[in-house]
Amino acid sequence: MALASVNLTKNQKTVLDILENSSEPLKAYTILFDIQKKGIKSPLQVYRALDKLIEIGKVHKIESRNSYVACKHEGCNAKTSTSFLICENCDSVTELTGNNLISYFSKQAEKNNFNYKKHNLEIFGLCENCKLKN
Amino acid sequence: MALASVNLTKNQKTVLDILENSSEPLKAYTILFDIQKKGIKSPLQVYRALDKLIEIGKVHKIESRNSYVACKHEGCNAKTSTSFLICENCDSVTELTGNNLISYFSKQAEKNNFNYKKHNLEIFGLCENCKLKN
DNA sequence: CTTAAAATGTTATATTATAACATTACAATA
DNA sequence: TATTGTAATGTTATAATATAACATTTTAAG
Repeated sequence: MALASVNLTKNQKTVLDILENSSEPLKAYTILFDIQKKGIKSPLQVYRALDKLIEIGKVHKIESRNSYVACKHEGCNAKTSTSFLICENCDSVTELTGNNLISYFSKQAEKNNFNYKKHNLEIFGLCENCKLKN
Repeated sequence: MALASVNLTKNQKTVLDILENSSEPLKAYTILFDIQKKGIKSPLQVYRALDKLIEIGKVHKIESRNSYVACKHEGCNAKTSTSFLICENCDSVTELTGNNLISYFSKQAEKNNFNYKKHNLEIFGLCENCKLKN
C-alpha cells in the first residue's frame, strides 16, 4: 500500500504539484489555466483531482476564498478539520496544527449539547511580515 | 439615528424578514425565488441587501455552505467574526457567542506571530435532537 | 430646497462547481 | 492470464453562485 502519494494518478499529481509549488492558495480555474499544457482541459478534471487530494488530506480548501492549498504537514491528520491563519494584507496562509483546538472545540460544542465531529477555522489578520511593514 | 434595523430599506427588510422567519440558513437564490412576489427581481438586489445586512451584523454568511442566516442576538457584535455549530444531519445552525473564543484565537495567533483581527469558525457534528435519534 | 450619498432597477457577464455518459486504466483474484 | 469490478478519465453541457456597469431614484442632512 505505502504512502498515499505513491498512488496518485497523473492528473492528481499534476494538480498537487502546482499547489505544492505555489506560495499561496490557488483557485480551481487558476490551476486549470496554469496546467493546460499538461493535458488537463476541463474544470472537471481539476475538481476531481482536488476532491481526491482533499479526501486523502494532501490538500485543504479555504472556504471563504474558494481557494485550495497543499498541506505541508507530513501525514497531516486534517483530512476533515482545518485551521488557518490568513493574512488580509498579503493573502499568505499558515495552517495551525495540534489537537488542542479540537479538544477546545469539543468542549465548546458540548456546552451546547452538540456532538463535535470536525471543524473549519479561518483566522484573519496580519502575518509577521505585514505586521512589521505597517 | 436609533437602531440599525430602523434604517433598513425596503429590499433589506424583505430579505432580513425571510431570513428571520427561516428555521435554517438560506441560499441567495432561494431567497430570490421566495420573494419575487415582493418586487425583487434580480440576484443583485438580493446580494446587495445581504451585503448591507452582513455589514451591520444582522446577517452572517456560512462560508462552507454559501448560505446566509439571520443573527438572533440583539446587538450582536459579530459584525465580522462568526462561530457556528452546524448539524450534519439536519443542517440546523447555532451561533456561538461570547468573547472567550476571540481571546483564545488571539493567543493561538500570537504564538505564530500573527495579529488577530477576526475569524470564521464552523464546527460540524450532531445537534442535540439528531444525537438522540441516532 | 439643494445636494451628496446611498440604494435601486436592469441587463449582461464573470466565477465557481456539478451532471451525465461513454471510455479507459488498473489492481485483485479466480 | 483472463476476468471483473472499481476508480479515474475525457468531454460536452449546464447549474449554481456572484459581480460589473450604468442609468435612475430615494433618502437624509444641511
